[in-house]
This record gives sequence, C-alpha cells and structure tokens, in this order.
Amino acid sequence: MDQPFDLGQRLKALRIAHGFSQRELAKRAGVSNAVISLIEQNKTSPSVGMLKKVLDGLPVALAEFFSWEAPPRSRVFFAAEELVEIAGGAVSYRQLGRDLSERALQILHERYAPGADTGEAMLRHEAEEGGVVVAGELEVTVGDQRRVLQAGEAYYFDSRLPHRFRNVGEAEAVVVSACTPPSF
Amino acid sequence: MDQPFDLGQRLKALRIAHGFSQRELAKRAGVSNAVISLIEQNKTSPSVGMLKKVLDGLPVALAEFFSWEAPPRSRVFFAAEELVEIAGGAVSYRQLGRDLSERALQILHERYAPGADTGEAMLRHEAEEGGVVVAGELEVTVGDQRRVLQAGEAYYFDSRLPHRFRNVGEAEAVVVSACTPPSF
DNA sequence: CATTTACGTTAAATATACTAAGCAAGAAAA
DNA sequence: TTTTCTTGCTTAGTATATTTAACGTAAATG
Repeated sequence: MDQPFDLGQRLKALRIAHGFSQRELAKRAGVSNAVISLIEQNKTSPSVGMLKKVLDGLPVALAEFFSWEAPPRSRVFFAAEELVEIAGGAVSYRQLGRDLSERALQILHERYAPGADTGEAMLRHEAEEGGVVVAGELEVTVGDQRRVLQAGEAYYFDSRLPHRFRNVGEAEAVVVSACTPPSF
Repeated sequence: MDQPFDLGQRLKALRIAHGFSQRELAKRAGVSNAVISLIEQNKTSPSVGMLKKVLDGLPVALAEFFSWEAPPRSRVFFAAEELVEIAGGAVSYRQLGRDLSERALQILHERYAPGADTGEAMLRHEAEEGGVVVAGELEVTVGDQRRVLQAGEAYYFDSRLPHRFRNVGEAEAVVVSACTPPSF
C-alpha cells in the first residue's frame, strides 16, 4: 500500500491554521458544514470537486494540499565524490544523491567535453528545468529557439519542449542545473 | 473563479503518456474500466480515494497530478546581466527571471564575499532546496548539522529546517542553488 | 440564574459515484 | 471474407457521498 494520506487531519490542520471554524469554512466554501466534519473524521472520501470547493474557501490550491510534508531529511551534505555519475563519457552528469524518490528536486553538476552533444533526438520529459552556465560555452536548443550561452548566463524552460545541449566551445563546459520533479 | 482544472483531459494525457489503454489502467489500478472512461469525459467527479487508486496504477502521485502544466513558456535564455539582483551587499543573490509566479523552480546564482553571512536568525520556508558550490568554500548549517563545503561539493535539505550560510574562506564563494517551490 | 450563540457531531433523505455487464466500431488473425 | 480481440462508451443497479435538519455541549450574554 501507500502512505494512508490522512486527508482529514490535513484539512483540519489547514483549517485551524487559517483560523476558521467548520461552519465558517463551510459558508465560505459554499458547502454544508456536515461535510467538513465528516471529511475531517475521514468518514467520507470527498470527490475532488467537493475538496476543491472546500479548499477554495481557505484558499489553498489542490496541488498545495497534496504537497505532502516529508519526514525530516537525513542526508544534507554531499562530498564532490558523492555526486554520482549517471552518464559518463563526453557528457558527464553528476547527480546530487542516489535516490530521488523522496526528492522534489533533481540537481546535476554537468560537464560537457568540447563537441559533446546530447544528440539529435531531442529530449522531452514532464517537468521544468533550468540552469546556470558556470564555465565554457554551451549551445542550448529549446523548441525552435537556439542560443549559445556563456559562463554566467542561464536558461529555464518547460521540459516537455524538445531540447538539446551541445558544447560548441574549445574548452570544457560546466553547468549546474535543476529539474522538478526529478524526471531525467 | 478558477482554472476549471480539466481533470479528464489531464488523466487522459497521463494515461496516454504511459502507454496504457483505459482497460489496462483500470486493471492495474483495481477499478472498473467504466470509471476511467467517465472520468476522462468529465462525466463524473471522482472521489479522492478513487482518483488516488487510479493514479497509483500509472503510477503518479496526487501532488504530481495537480501540479499544473503551464502554457509553453516564452522566456528561455537569460544573459548574465539579466539575472536580477535580489539582495546585494556582502551576499549577492542573482535570480533567474523576475516573475516566479508561473515557475516551479527558483534558481539562484549566489556570491558570498569573504565573511558574508545570512545571519544568526536562521531561515525557514516551505520548500526543498539544494545547490552546488562552484568556487570558494561555504559553511552550511542545517538544523543541528554543520559543514564547510568546498568547490564541487553540494547540499540538499528541507527548507523548513532552520538553515544558514556563511563564507568562512578568504576568497569569494560562489553557489548555484535551486529551490522548489519558489519561496525565498 | 436563564437565554442566546457558536461549536462539532449525527440521522435520515436525496443526489451521485462506482460496478458489472453489454454495445458498436476498428484492428489483427485465420 | 469470418472470427476474435481490443478499443472506448453506455446503461441499470448498488454503494456511497452530500444535504438538510436536528442534537448535545460549552461559552458568552442578558
């Protein structure tokens, strides 16, 4: 199974945090007060429509509601050697941490040898990503846009757009990038 | 009102992306196939319990499901000068883009003058963040953990833990960091 | 003290979601 | 072609969510 996701407790905590009584919230949300009580006791599994109406009364977005709080993380620091190599070769992707399952963020230290290329077949994934070029120069292609970025320049885009990276300089290109959710 | 949140379209897109038919997904999720059809046509408003079961079949987390897709982004590249300074002084935070409202990710190019410090009063916010030290050395304190990171080393933590950055070296310290959701 | 107001909960009635079975259209196999 | 499988959709019956209205308690008000 899964984390039970104590929806009732979550809603109650949010409601209290916003300083509403069940009836106040119900009125603001335009629903009956009973439903708040029942949901908070997990005596009913509300429809998403209902939940949305209730959360609009706070107001809290669905995404925010489900953005679950994780237990305090243990691993905080990473030695240079601990950035695990996930590609190797002309293009090096060194990832911060091995297990991304509980991470909201994937951070990479990328190195492109001169001429290195992520390939003609452009990449796509469901995420957003961005990065800063730290050294060298890197050609970035996103959709129909293309540009050569120098050290200090940066990019940001929706990863669903086809994209490609290429080191067009004579020296190694170094980038620190981030991606959410981890999907590469 | 709000974005109508076309739940049906969203589910259908995810299902297709994962290469499942309605019946396949239904079987994996342990629900009847009709419900997939009905949900995708927005002919029913599923309970969160039901939606969770369905998404578990993909698998996709609720939070991920509601993490809304934005329209194709316009701005992709940023010149070094376009990283807007949001702090200034001994500590420099240069942020990628001015408007974070439609971003899932906040990316900063940070510079700490020798001795620079984010302060005794430790920072807290609802997010996760991580970064890679690009140059210099930086002391990072998270909760009760403390460490001096050299260039090439990295950190990652839950931003709700109190945290603090301090340049204990003689040279400037440079970090590229990312934070989701944008909250600093 | 009695009265009012607000609180969360519960019961019965109603509305709606979910299941199981069957339908028609298209693709693949014989 | 016919047969068979898969696709997505629809309907009737059952399970469950939601509403309305009432209940019991506690704190404020007269």
